[in-house]
Amino acid sequence: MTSRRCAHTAGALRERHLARSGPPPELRNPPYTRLPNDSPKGKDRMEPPATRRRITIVDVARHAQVSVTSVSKVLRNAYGASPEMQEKVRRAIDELGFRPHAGARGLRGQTYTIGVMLPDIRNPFFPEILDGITASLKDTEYQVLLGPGCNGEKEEARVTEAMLDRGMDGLVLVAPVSPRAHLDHVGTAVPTVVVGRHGTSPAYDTVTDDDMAGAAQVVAHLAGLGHRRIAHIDHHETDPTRLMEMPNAHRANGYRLAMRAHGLEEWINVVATSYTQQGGYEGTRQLLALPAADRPTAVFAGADVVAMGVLEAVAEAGLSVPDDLSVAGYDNTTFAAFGPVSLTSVDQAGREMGRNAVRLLLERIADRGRPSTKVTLSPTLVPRRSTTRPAE
Amino acid sequence: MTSRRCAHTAGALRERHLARSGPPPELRNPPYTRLPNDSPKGKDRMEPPATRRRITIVDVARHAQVSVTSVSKVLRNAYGASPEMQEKVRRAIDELGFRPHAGARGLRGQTYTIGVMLPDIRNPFFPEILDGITASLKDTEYQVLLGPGCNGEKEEARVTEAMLDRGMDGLVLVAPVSPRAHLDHVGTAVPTVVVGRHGTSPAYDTVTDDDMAGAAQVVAHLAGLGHRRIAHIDHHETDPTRLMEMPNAHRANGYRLAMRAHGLEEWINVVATSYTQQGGYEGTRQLLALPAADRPTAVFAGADVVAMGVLEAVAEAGLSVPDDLSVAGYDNTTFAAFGPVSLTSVDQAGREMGRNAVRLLLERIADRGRPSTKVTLSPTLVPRRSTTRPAE
DNA sequence: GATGTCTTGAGTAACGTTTCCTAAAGGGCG
DNA sequence: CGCCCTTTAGGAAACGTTACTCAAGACATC
Repeated sequence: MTSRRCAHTAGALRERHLARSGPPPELRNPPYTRLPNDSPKGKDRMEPPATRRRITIVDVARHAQVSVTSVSKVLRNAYGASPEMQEKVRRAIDELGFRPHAGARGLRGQTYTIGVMLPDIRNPFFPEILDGITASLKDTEYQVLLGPGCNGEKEEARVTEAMLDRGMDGLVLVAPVSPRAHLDHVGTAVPTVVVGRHGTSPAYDTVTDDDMAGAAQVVAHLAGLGHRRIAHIDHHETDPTRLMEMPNAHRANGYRLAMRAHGLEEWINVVATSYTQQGGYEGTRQLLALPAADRPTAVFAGADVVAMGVLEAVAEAGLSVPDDLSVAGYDNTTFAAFGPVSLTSVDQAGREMGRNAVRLLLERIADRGRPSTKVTLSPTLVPRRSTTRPAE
Repeated sequence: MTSRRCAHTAGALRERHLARSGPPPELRNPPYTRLPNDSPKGKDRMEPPATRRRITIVDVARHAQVSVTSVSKVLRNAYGASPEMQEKVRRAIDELGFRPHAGARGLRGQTYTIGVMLPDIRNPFFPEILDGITASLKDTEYQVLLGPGCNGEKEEARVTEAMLDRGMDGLVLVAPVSPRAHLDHVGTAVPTVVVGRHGTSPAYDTVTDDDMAGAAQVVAHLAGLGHRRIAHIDHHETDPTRLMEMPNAHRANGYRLAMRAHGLEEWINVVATSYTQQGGYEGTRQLLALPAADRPTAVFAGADVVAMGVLEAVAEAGLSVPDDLSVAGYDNTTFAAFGPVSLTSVDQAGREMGRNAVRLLLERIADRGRPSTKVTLSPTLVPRRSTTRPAE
């Protein structure tokens, strides 16, 4: 809110500078001057370059001897340009090296920009989704731009607002934590697809994984191996909306339902920490501190990053995986596939999610009035060496 | 090149549609209609929302009963607005929920957008740099937007050009592989900082790590432990410019020099594969295939991702780290810090690199004429359990 | 042969903001 | 008290592109 006001001071300084007619800029920083060494290691300085004016659509029109309108039509592949016209204009574009200015285009039409918000770049699952998105957009005029990692509501709001301000044509929000009202606000302002969050809205389209089914597969796998005391590490959540919509809640529910379905309700044990390595570590410490009769023989971590923490805690306790404890994760990240780790996990088909998100987004950009849609994908269990029969 | 021409067809369709006056859009997709189920799992549809006009600076001016110019001045903290004026305008901005349109601003002044290009989102080192960048920009009006992962020259060119087209105020390019000419082109068009690539240019500023020093620290560490047969896994490179400028080349050189300095030149052994997990895996297979007398007792992988491949190959060969082979990486990623892995690595202080990049960028945005600068940071060795004395 | 319709091209007014310029107040100084 | 300078406010012209509107010619229809 307040940051909106405090514009960068460069502009103010320049204007004041002109008004007071102080020393011209070129005298303040003479070229080839070496400044005192204020960097940790060292500095080298070189002469500055010169910049030149950008080619515009007017230049192209003049060079091709046609009207500006015609150039614009060719640029947009719009109706009403004869083949000869197209040829002439394209030659002029190539000869001048013209590239349309996205900001100016956005003022009237589209910016040909798709904004993607990822909650955490460090989680190796999200690049999969991103790959699906970029691959689907590769042959279009659209360009993908990412928001920087956002951990909280405030950061998310800043990033989404910034994308709206920049006139993006469509947004893909991956696992957003913002309240529904904010998502609706965004979806109303611009075509939006929310990925990895359950719950639907008329304002945006949704792509999710069937998290309940994924959790059920993990429990079935572990129960099939003979485990009974199967614990689950969940992300702690109190907000009622997020409790309904966030994937972790669905995984925990799927775990509970599947445990009952396998007649293991008495062994249901959910530790709520957080979907981080630290959360997995702490959750496991709690589980290992239980009396032997209650201690789980298998842990289903809600995410692979959580499983990393589990493995760390297990190693620290002098135990080994899977002999002393079977461990399963969720997301099938490269970490899970890493040989020495070999973590049983659930593959969410991130690429497929990204592809679907783009498809829905382009559909909605083409027809903003169409009813909103939810696509649900099925996950697949990937068994690896971190799960085996229980010791007893 | 050709993709520049083939605009998305939506505009063309709409224009043709109007010209031919076919059925209006609302009849093509009647609301509440359920389409056939063509998604992998299932679909739900809901009614669409309505969108409303964006608040503009004109609305603010009218509401505050002042001129548009005055509002603009307040927005930019520019000279010539009295305190009362500022107060009036800010109240109007808050009451209306006005946010300036970045694209329109970019047409005359700045877009308040900084573009960051990361070569590979999956490499856990780059988020560190990004954190440094975003942290430094948190209290400014600037917003960071990332290009999606680019693996090659072509992708890089597409992303950088897209950022130029969008009128970004500054660019941070992390470890770009583009030829120098392209970097100069970009740097001439917009303030630019290149991170993690040696070699300087008058057109842009540079922030690098002292890779030679980092490699020397690794060799010194291993030699100090008693190792003599220390091998290095490098990224294969033939392009002469990149051979001079890319960090991997500097690390390899640092390795060679340090080996000589420790009187170990006869054991210099550089395997050139690639800076990927696969590259580390293949390189290690080659090294392990050597006759016992030549086989290294320690491997210095040029990056932590490479070390991941090394560990995988070692485990697959039935050997163990560090008893049979000491392994060191580079970048000090979270993977290296992960307890069960505990990889000796070199910390590049990514946050510090990001911070310096932003500082240089803002300096240059404020004064485009200032001479270009290079900042070099010193890396730190982080010894962990993956390196120990050699067996013999 | 007159009247539409379709096609192609061009002129012009937006879009939302900043920058340049000018005008009107205030205030110190001779 | 008149003059100049400083401060404050506003009008108008950019910025680069697209959407709307219109005109002229080709061609088919009655």
